[in-house]
Amino acid sequence: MKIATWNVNSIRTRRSLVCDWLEANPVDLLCVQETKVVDEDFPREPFESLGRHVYCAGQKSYNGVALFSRVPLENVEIGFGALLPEEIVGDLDDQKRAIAGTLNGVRVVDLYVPNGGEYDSDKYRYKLRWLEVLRKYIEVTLDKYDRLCICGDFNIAPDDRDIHTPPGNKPIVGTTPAEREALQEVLSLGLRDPFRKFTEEGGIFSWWDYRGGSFRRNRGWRIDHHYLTPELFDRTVSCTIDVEPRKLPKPSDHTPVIVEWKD
DNA sequence: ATGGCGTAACAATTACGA
Repeated sequence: MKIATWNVNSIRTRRSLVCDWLEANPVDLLCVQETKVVDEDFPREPFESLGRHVYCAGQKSYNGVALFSRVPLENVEIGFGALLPEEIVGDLDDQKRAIAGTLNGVRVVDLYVPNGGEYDSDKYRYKLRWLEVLRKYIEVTLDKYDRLCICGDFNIAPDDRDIHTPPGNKPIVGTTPAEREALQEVLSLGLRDPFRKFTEEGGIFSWWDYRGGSFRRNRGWRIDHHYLTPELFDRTVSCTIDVEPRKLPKPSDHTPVIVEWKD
């Protein structure tokens, strides 16, 4: 089983790039984020022509997540409200940041964690609240499913190896202790990072700013992750970042990350 | 301290990204 995650930064702009990648990299499931399109306008056809089943949850201009699967997914659910009561979810499902489905007995959750804006801003507090509700959502998910893979754009560098220049005294959103602890709270439910099963190296990234020649200089962040329950983690044979799409014309600022485990 | 670059909505400029 191969599952990829990729923040495409507009599925309409990146449609050919993503189709070409999917043809060359026939993963079982591709989870994308930042589709930036309402469901009625989602470009389903090019992906269906490649034999993919398309599931999407989008909104106008911002956010949006989608799944491209080789086999039909079971029990596709959108947002936290599918599992959590309204008094916990509040308005968090207004932004389309979570979609889940089951294939081959594995529950997969595709996430676009909020960016967080400036430190201590409303957006930063929204991110922390979202992560707190994510923990509850994953807790309930684990009650229902033994095998779980969550993946997506987490907008958090888990530790200082995962950012080109480690933060100094000034808080950098994506690296603050509160964000990292909130992520660890989710993972402490029983999830592990397969990327770190294969390398302890730093300086390996999945996102580079469009500005300032960041990609050329490898000034990036590793913010796109998979997290697996122990049995899947133990069966994992690789977790790789494919930098090639980032080199092509009109790229996304993120590049795909692929995990593979033995069936 | 600010902007760099790119996308969407909208029609020149603004919101957003991490």
